[in-house]
Amino acid sequence: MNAKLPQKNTEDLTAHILNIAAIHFSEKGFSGARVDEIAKEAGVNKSSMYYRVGDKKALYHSVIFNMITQMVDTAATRINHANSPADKLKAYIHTLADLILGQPHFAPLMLREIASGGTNMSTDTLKAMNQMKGLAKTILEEGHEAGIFRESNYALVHIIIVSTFNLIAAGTPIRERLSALTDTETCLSENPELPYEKLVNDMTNFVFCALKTNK
Amino acid sequence: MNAKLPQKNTEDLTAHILNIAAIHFSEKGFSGARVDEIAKEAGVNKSSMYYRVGDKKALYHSVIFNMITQMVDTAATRINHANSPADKLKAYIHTLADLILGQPHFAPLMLREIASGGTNMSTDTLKAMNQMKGLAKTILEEGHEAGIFRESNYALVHIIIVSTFNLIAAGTPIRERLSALTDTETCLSENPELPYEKLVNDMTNFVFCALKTNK
Amino acid sequence: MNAKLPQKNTEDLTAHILNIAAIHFSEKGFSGARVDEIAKEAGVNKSSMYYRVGDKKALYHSVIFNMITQMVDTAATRINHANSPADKLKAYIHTLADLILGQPHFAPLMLREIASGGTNMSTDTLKAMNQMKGLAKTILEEGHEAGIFRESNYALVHIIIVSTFNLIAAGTPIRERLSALTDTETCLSENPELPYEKLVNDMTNFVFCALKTNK
Amino acid sequence: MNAKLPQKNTEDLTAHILNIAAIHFSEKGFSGARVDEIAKEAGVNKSSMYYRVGDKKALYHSVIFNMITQMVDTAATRINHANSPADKLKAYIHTLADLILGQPHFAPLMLREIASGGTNMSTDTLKAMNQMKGLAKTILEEGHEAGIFRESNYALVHIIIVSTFNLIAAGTPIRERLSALTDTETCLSENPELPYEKLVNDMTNFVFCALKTNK
DNA sequence: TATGAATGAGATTTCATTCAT
DNA sequence: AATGAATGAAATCTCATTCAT
Repeated sequence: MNAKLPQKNTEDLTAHILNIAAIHFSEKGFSGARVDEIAKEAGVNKSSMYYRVGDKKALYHSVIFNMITQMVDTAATRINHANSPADKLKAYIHTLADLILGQPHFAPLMLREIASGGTNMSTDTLKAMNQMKGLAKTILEEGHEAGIFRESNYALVHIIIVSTFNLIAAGTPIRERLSALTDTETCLSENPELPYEKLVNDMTNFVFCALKTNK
Repeated sequence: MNAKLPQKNTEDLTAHILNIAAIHFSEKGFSGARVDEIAKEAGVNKSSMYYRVGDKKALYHSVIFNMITQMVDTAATRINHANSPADKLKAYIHTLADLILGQPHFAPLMLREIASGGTNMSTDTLKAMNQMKGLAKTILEEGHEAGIFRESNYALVHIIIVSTFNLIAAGTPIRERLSALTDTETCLSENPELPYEKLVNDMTNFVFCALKTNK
Repeated sequence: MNAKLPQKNTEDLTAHILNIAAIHFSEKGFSGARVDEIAKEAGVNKSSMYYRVGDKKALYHSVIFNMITQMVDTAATRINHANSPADKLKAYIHTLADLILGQPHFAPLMLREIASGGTNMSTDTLKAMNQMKGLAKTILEEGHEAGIFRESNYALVHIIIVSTFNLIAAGTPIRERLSALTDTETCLSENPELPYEKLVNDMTNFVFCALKTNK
Repeated sequence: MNAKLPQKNTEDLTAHILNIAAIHFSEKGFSGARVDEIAKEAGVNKSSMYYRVGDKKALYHSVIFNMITQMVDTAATRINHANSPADKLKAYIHTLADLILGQPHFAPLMLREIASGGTNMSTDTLKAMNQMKGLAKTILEEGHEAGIFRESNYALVHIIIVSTFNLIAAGTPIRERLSALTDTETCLSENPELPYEKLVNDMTNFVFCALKTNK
């Protein structure tokens, strides 16, 4: 029943542990997660886990740090491949959608961490998070200078995008419970076959409509 | 040193306990909150608390239920006082802003609850939550029929508004840490004197721009 | 097998726990003692022990504090009942002998605590300890003024008496092992029937000889 | 950052480890000391330490044994260089003072070991310890026969000297804390410049006064 | 010999809940 | 209704020792 554990080299095993830990912290929060269970499911002796990653707090820190830095790195890379401000904004939205909606335990982890005031984020992690906002600022300012976007509160736009994807991602189980309760569709896209693409398109469309200049 | 506790009637004391509990659950989550601490800070004997509100889960349920139903009730009332779809949408946005940004522990509680998949929400609570989305649907559909709003994914618009205000509200401590770290302003509004009004205006503006018809 | 535990009132039970704890700390030191074992032998649930006295450190602090203050109180009372400096010095020596030799776990506790630099002594405890030295000072100075004792380093005299009784008391098991090994007597008194009285007499005699004026 | 470790030959490295271990056992006792820390501070791999000196108990045994035998050897040698019983007693006292007061971790180790009933002393170590008492016996008996010393309980005299120096040595941190608390001098010698010499002189004087014959 | 990694057994502490009055 | 005391079950963490190379 244990997830297959790679024993080849040290880094792989540690990464494996962190992945399992991410799932547990995501599902139950820091206090709700159990060190015992994480170790068991990772197929690792509990003491070995302490040997490798330290105590519960250290485990959590590592999970959060990895998550944020991976996200920022991926986003920056993908945005840099786009040329026009419009394409960059699209890349920005699509990348966030991919990362947040594509990794099921990302959003809960993030929401919980924000809910506790970032208590467990190191300064480094915080700065990395802030780089995402920096990316949004650059894109919107360039677009404004090019006459494509109207002037806007870039921080607000950033939060709108990030928060929406996070709540959609984390909200899946709640929506499922709701749709089981009611006759009317409660889903975000009317076509259950293509929820993801339609959703991202709707979101992109919404943002572009809001930002386009009045000509 | 305890918050003054009203002992006159039973309801007041129970409400007092629930308020204290809300703060603790908001700050530390369900597993992180401590029954001992809640009782102590509420100035109530722990056993008495069990006698009144039941165990930890019951306490949490009550907190969540009260919060959601209060929100829905307030929102419905205020929206019904508006006449045109545009005014109703404004009322919708402003009410959510008031409720979410005005009650400091609302947003963390909500985010945590969503993060854990609504595990602790009763069906009643869920249905109440869903009524908020129903309000949005009605407003947007009426506006569309009246030719004021373009056709839109109402569930998405609802989530955009709710999630944004929640993340802004819960994100305050993180933004404060960030602004202590960096020179450049990281706040959502550039004028620190009027953060709230400007923010809600920007948000309202953003949504209306996104929804207005192309004429 | 458990020591009879008085359940009458709260203070008695706490005192009972502290007595058992004193034995364990005395025999095995702070790190060597086991909270489990103390609770078990005291016939008390481990959690109850935490409820009453706090964690291991708090337990230890209480033990040490009680021990020292009891000793100082008893000694002061008994010395005050004597009149002449000579009688007071005798009372001083006999009281210390009674307390240190009469309570088997006193000396090991004291020696370990001194060995670790008084790390676990509160300022109050330290001051209480110092009062014992103050008693010695007063006695020797009065005796010197009365022409009975020669001038002396009172702090040294104090340490000589205290340390000797402590090492004798704590050294019992070692002497027993030695006497089992060798033919020659290794005991402190040659008459095994009266070890205690002879010992205290010898000690008193030794000190008085050392202090008497050269006439 | 580690203490320089001599890797030239095996004996040096083992001695180095034992020195570090002595400090740790002295400061924290057997149970309080940590094998990990000893190895780390000695700059030696933990497994290597096991290979060289065995487990924690073996480590401790070696430390204690070395310490006792060194003390006895040194004392015996120095006493044998003196001629008259008076000089021998002086040599006895001065040697013990040198050894006990001169090696900061000697006294705590010894006190702890006595406190735990010599549990960790091998028979060899015990016998070595006992030789010290034998030296005292010889000196005092010779002096008595020569009419210089009055008849005395030699074992008591031995313990007085040994215990006093040990408590003075181990008590330094406590006296420092006390002197920081009080205005009045709490030191053993009134002149802080010469604490050691005055102390040993006072002690020697005290013992000689106590032992001298009444003529 | 030397070493990084691993681990079992056990230690301390926590905490929601219940008991007895 | 109210409360101080009690507690079982479990959670986190530690540490001497050994394994594998």
